[in-house]
Amino acid sequence: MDAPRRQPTLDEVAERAGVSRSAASRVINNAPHVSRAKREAVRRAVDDLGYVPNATARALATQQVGAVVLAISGDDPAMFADPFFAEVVVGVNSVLEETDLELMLSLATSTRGQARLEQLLRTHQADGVMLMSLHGDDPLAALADRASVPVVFGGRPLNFEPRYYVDADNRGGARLATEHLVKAGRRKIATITGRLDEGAGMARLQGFQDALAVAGLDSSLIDHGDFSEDGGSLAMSRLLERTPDLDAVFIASDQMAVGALRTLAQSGRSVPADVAIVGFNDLPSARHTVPPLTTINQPIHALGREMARMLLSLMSGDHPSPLILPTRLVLRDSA
Amino acid sequence: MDAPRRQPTLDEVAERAGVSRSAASRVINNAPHVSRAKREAVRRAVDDLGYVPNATARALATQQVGAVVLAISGDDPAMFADPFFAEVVVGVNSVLEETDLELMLSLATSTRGQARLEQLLRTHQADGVMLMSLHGDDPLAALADRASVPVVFGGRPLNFEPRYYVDADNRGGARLATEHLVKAGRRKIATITGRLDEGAGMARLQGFQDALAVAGLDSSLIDHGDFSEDGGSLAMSRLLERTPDLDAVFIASDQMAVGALRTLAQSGRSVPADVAIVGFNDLPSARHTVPPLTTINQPIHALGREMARMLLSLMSGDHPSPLILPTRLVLRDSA
DNA sequence: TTGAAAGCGCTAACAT
DNA sequence: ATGTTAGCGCTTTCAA
Repeated sequence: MDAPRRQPTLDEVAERAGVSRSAASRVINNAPHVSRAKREAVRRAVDDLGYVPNATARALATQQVGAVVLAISGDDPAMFADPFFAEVVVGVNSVLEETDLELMLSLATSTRGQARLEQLLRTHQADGVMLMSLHGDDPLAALADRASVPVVFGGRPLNFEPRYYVDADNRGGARLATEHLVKAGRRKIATITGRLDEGAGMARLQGFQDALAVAGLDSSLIDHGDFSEDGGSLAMSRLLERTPDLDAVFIASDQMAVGALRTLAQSGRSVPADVAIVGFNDLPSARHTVPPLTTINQPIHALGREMARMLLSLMSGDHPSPLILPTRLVLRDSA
Repeated sequence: MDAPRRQPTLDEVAERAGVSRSAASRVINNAPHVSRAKREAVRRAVDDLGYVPNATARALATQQVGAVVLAISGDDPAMFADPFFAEVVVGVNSVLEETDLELMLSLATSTRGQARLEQLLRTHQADGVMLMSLHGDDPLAALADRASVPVVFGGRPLNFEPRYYVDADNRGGARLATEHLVKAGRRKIATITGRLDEGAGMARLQGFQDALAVAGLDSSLIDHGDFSEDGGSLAMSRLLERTPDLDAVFIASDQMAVGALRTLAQSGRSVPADVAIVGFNDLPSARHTVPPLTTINQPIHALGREMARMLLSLMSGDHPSPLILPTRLVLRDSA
């Protein structure tokens, strides 16, 4: 917007340095077969002219875009506000930072967004894709899995096992949480689930049922939230109405647990004396609820990091194995 | 990864349709000067072949990348975990979605990240940049403001007035908050500031001082947080130690307010009876603290949206005016 | 309305 | 070690 002066081109650098364009190109990509003298001449010319390679031209010539995309599928743009994603992004960024790849973000939450993502998948606008939080049995899953660019899934969609994915051990974590409740002597254990059209939501419900089946306890005390705070609060009310004497709840996300805690307090019940609570995610805020929340830690940052690593590996021609990241129980005061 | 079949090129489409490449190109960009017959022939060929234009080639020819970047500067990658940014992203996305522009995310939080952002600014790897949360007097500010691609600032950095920015009325909001405290009859009013090396942090402190100066009250009860929950908690402790009889605190972010509320409860003080609290940001969680937090609402989604709009306007050759978005007091129970 | 041809700026295979 | 040459796939004058 200031000086409308064009960026210098490689040819200009070559001319200035008194060498051929290919020599200049070699120097810039530090390829071999260039004499010391020319090498330095080119370097000087680059500095003098302030030359920077044109990324687009390079991309066209090499057939490599130099960018990967993190796509969040879903039906609600606001979903991205979940702190979960922010941490995934930070994890992804931490490994991309070591490379020359840029990160594109695709919030495929509207019809238009979905269409753009599909197109992106087909047009090689990026060298690789990380795809998260597919809902229902989104046709995108199959499409992505056989796209012409490498795709890594974050979490497993329902009814579909992608070739390359990294997921947290949601089922194991839920089981851990529920077992803890059982061991503590609780007998009327309920659960508030997340969205059951998501792999994670369903897996956590299954883990809950696994544990109760083993313990020989009733596992039909179920209500549904949507991972949000208000959803948790509402679900807790319904549960309390149906089963006033429940003595524990496994809640599939910390946000919902915060809501449930609120409802429990309003109903005059004390936690954990009357009702024990275990959440899921171990968000920073879980530390500061009243009482502090016992929850399942899920390595979110690592999830992002490993997705990016797996994508890199795929892009370099390897065939990495799917990864399931461990979850663990974090004991605080609510159970 | 499945069929290694190349995407069809424009030439192939043209051949199939029995027209020249330029005719095909015109059809695809729905340019005029193509007969109805040819137009349809090309359309058919496109469908048959599943042709999709190669974005990179187009970018090279048009000198337009088709992507803009949202850059978050700073010294800590984890900073992005602030829910604030997620909402900005959603706002930005909402307007980009209507265009054909992709969004790149640049977390310029390490030295390496900063360097990459600078490079990106110079190499025209994107058609425009939105730059947020510059700390201190980051040299990036001046650099960006005269970069060869359009740049919109989100918030104003310290000591530097960018040409194009959108900001929230932080100073006005802080003043509103403090005035509310004054009107409520409070007389020993303290503040917990955010980072003072950020424009927003400083502006909120000034607003606080503005209000107290007008009211003729002491405005030296100041302690510093870093916008984080723990920072708020610590600052509150120090404040209480120094001035046990303070009767109100304006706190420059809701996260810090949550921490302060905790400290206040531990010290046996009741809110708002003993100490009135006003926060800033109006995060969703402010609704659910105990007591619910009176705070300053800042239109974060709109901030993102307007940044994107301004950038678009700039990219189309206009010279939009800077924008300051209004903030407003949200009354709940803490003051 | 149509098509030929000249780029956009870079890389890479090939010949020297 | 070095330079020549032919692309990468699209847009866009320009002349017909």
